[in-house]
Amino acid sequence: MASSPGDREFLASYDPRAYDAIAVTVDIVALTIRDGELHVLLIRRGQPPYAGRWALPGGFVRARDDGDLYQAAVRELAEETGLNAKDGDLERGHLEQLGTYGDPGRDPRMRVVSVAYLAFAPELPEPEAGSDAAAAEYVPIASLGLTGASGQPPGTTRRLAFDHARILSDGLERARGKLEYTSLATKFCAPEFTIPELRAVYEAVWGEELHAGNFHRKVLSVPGFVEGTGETTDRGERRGGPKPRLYRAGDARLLHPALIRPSREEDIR
Amino acid sequence: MASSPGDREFLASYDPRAYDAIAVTVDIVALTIRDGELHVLLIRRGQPPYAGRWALPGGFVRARDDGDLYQAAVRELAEETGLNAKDGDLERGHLEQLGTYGDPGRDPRMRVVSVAYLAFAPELPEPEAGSDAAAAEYVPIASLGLTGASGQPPGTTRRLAFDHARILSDGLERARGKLEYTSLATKFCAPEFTIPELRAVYEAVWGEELHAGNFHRKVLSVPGFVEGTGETTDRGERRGGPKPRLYRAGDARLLHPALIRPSREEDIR
DNA sequence: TTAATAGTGTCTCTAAGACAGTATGGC
DNA sequence: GCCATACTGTCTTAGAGACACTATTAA
Repeated sequence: MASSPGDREFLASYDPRAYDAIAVTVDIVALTIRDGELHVLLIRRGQPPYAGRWALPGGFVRARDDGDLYQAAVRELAEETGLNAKDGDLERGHLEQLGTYGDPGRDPRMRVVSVAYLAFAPELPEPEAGSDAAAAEYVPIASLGLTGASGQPPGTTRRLAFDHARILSDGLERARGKLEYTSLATKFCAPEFTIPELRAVYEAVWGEELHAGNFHRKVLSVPGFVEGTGETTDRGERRGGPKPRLYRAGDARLLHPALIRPSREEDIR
Repeated sequence: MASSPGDREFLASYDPRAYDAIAVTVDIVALTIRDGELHVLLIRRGQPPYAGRWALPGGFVRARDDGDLYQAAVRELAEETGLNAKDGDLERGHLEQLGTYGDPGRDPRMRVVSVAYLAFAPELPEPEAGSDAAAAEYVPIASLGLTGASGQPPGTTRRLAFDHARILSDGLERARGKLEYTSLATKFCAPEFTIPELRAVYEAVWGEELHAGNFHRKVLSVPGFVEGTGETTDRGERRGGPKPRLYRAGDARLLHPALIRPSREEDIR
């Protein structure tokens, strides 16, 4: 890989080894729902810079790594969440590239370009501390006091390291949009789920209550979104009413028609 | 920037200078419409690898560059198209991050991570050859024989260098989707345009004919999409009919309701 | 005069949302 | 008993698409 034809011209015009290098990292915005609330996986940094602050899990990409960026993200996610990957693909959950962040100065040590990935994970056991022995936790989004979310009053807010607050914001906005026109909400659920459970996912991600009856009918009317199992369940903290029916994810990846969230302030501009 | 606190621990755990480096590039998918057809800006490579092949314009990001990745893309685009930037923002047209491509082996020389940007440009004069003296041209998308597009028969197809065919495909799909729910189609137009001209943009990007009457009414019914100037024009190669009215882009960035393209095969799955 | 085009009117059908109503369970 | 909840029915309204129609211009 280091001596193919054209190397001489290439290295004459640019050789990063001769200048200063750019580091490439992969960072993960891993979202899940616990107790009806949207959570994100964060680690507490043990080392400066930003020692003691919360940050997105991530790690450096090494030039000689076998895999591509997606696989680097899969590996990182698996390490922190126990979410298994088979043949480089997630068995449950969802992982997609979110965006790349490369502002100079975003890492005080050197120029770092970070490729962020967005993950949707079903409810999982507590994360284990990663190899760097830092604490890893699912943290409620509402406790982070991001702009647009109404959570803690400012001041009690946990500030994230680096530009991770912005990356997380972008991830949230992406997630909210994706629930509208894809079937990815089911990735937050167990393999079998009820319509009210699915509605709880939408309510947690969108941060607003939905009309139970209309939601129910709408989900069933979208072809391929869910398929019934014929079973019912009485699990969950139910406060009355009949046993809800169980469904599995259908084969549709895109929803048509889409489920549009009620409040889109962007409309009015 | 090279000796902040924490450097010692950081460099002990990872120093890209001590290993082999990753190069970061910015590549641009610059789309425009000429003669009613969608074109992409390509350069012809003068040097190996892929000498003589067409490729997306792009360039290396240097660690000590002042700007962020967006500004690197703006600079690259300005160099090749003459599209001016003021205060780091484009005066006309549109530029957004598309995605990042980092498969090992995508560049035979070394590990290169490429941040791709997607640009929508109004009709511009012929591009000048870049500083590397390679030819730069707007090439019709249809002549590239991409999967999904029905253009040239295979065999006469121009194959792009590196993984640029995939990047271009992703850019096209993004562009097609963006026209549905944003007002970005106006970025392909002159500052004043007619509804039929706007329709030609949609038809060129989506690759299908639209119903003129319904399109007209729909565009006017979306609040903030376009605003009338009160003028009419007789420019363009008209083949009959009254002089169309002139419009400017309105202040809406998102279209509500959206313009959905007729054929979305993804629906049926 | 013919043909193509800009722009509008109208009809049908789908779907979203508001609301009510029924059945089933927890307490 | 009460009440929350799972669903289902119905009404109104917005909007998409098909089609028809008029007015205006090029050739």
